[in-house]
Amino acid sequence: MPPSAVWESGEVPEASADADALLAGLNPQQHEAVTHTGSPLLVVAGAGSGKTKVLTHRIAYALATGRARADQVIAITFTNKAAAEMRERVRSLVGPQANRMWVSTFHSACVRILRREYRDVPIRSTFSVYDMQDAQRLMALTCKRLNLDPKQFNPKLFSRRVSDFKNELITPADAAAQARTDFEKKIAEAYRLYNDALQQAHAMDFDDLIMRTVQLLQNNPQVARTYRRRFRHVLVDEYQDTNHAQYMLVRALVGADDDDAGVPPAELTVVGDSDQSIYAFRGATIRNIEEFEKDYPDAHTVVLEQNYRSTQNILSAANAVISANAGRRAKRLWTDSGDGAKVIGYAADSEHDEARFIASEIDSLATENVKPGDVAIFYRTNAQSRALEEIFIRTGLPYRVVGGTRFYERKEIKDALAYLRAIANPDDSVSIRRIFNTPRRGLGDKAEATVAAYAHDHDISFGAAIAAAVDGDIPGLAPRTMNALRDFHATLNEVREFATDASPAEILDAVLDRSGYVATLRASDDPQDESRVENLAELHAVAAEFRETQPDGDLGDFLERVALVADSDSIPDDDAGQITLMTVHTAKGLEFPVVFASGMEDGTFPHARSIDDASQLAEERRLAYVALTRARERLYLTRAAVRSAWGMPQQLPPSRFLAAIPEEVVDWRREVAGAEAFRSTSETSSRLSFGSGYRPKTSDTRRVQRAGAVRATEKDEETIPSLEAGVRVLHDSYGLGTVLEVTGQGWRAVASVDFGDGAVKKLMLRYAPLTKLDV
DNA sequence: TCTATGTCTACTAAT
DNA sequence: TAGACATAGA
Repeated sequence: MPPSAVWESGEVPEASADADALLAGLNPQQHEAVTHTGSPLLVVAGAGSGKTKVLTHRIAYALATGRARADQVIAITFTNKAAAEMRERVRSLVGPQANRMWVSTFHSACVRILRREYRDVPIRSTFSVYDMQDAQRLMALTCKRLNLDPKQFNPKLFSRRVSDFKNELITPADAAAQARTDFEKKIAEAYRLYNDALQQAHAMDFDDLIMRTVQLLQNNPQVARTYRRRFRHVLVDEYQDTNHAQYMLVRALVGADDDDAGVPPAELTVVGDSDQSIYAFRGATIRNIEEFEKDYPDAHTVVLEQNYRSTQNILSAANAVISANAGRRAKRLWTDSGDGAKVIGYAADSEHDEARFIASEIDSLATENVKPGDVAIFYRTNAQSRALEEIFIRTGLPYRVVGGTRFYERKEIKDALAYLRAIANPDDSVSIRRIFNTPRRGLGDKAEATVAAYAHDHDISFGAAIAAAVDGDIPGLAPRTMNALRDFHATLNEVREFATDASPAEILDAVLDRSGYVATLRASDDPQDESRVENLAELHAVAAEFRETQPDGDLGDFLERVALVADSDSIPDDDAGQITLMTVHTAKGLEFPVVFASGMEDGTFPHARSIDDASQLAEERRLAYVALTRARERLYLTRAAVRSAWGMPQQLPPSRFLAAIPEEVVDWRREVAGAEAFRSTSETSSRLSFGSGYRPKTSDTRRVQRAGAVRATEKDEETIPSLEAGVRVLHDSYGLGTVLEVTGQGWRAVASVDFGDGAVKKLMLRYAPLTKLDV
């Protein structure tokens, strides 16, 4: 807030008084970034260098100096959380006028534009947004229609390839034209049909949101001009994570490729750090930030290297890890806040041992006034959270997992949202087919296939085909099926009518009630269904809260909101008092006083699937860099010598990233795991310590993994009864029987047993409640 | 058509 | 290990 003194002069225009205050406390580079005007600006912002401060102050400064009006500003981020934080911080600088800016994610900005310009897209304004699961479901249906063998042509792979196409702005026609192999041709064909199906359902997948906005702006000059006139200041956060489609979207918004003299290019600011680019797998390309000066020839670049977050020891470790990446723009973080504590290392025997160490360490940190809310634990893959959760439950430490099985991916939530989408968009085939027989209403595979075939033959949506069926236009449906269809159809229509003047929460109640969804769950004796009801109550709370924050928000707005929420959006604010567990990807952009980077093994981090490829390995290294630079005061690096995946224990060598860190910044509590020390008496002992030049090679990793793969369930074998043909047995529910045949041995043994009345059962002896009768 | 049971396969990362 | 899918029997 500006000091009150500046108001007293009376002479000074209000704006410039504010402006000066905004520059106070900035370092020279930050000052330069905030005050630069005219040409496109690239801010290369190292981790913790005050990036958000620069962005928010730059916006506020432009407003304060009268160079911009709030409604001329669009600031784009990748997560809603980042957007919310930015809006909040700008608001604290400039007051309520901040509400007139667009501060949002790429995806929600696009939805907003598409819903507004739906006539030119063209699409229904209440179009549905499909998440990855929905998209894969639709692709699976498409592949089925093409009669593709799912083993040879994997729908998931197809879905991924289509996503890649869209991120590159490649249309189905382009894809068909450039297809060489049969496989590529099949993909191109599936892509075309998949897109047709989306269009018919009035739906878009995540990638469409960007691609179709770009197409909208490119193909409709008058629409493009509207937005260019409006957005005179375009700011993009995390620019290193943009893919080609997003890059083109920014260009289109700025007007960089437009000769239209009526609207000069907008003022563009991008902020990013190529060392933190970790989304190549979804099409992001570092090229965009590295070539910014070529893309925008008169661009100005500012580099922020002073770090205000971490201690020097932490930065030294992070710098050492990232410096192994070839061809990066030289950049070295530094701080003037002192060395701080050393990085602490620990080599555990297993993932359970690792979890134990982490828990006990957090426990003892409490004596130094470190609270659980100050601590975060990172891992490479979601599955790693389990061992940690187990120990926290056992020790009673409060924790919270961010991501993983996400709220909006739960079955019951997806079902409920499918109902809502079916209400809002009667042509949404994926959603309607999802709930067609949920809860069970006697509409099985056959009914679905008949309706779907009719829809296909008449080129109408699945929803329209249901209406046709109810009108008696589809022959060959049993009376019982017709009744079920009529009821289903009536349910949707009734709720649709109700929905015209009801809030999202009320509509949700109505549809869950009228469809019998909640009643079915309540009647179930599956204990899981109890928590499902609770989750639906939670969804209701979300809908009710939505109405509070957005009194005019209709069902479409609500669906838009929930379609685009991200994992990171649910991160608790500051001191929720819980330990935070999440993947490194989710951790980007956050910071914590104490950080545990766990699973530092070759094969886990870097991930086994990235180890053989130089560019993927480089991305893993950037990911490690992100992990390390989240820590403010204390950083722990832990690894497990043995880790189980799919119930199979594997031995894993230390991560190569550990070897890169200078010895003098690490304090090893335990450098060699117990099992390794034992092993090293019979093998070369120096191999397992790092700092001694050991770098695990891929072939080593593989061999060790194979050797460590041992089945873990053999103790059951002794309790399996030994049977042979002719033996009499007693089964808990089938009663008395005679063994006809036994196949397989021990653990895999299966017996065919005749229980009389011609009832021959095949029973897994491992599980069957079977007693051998003597005599 | 539904349900239970057994079998198969998958764990990168996520807007 | 677990969830997704196939199959058989009711």
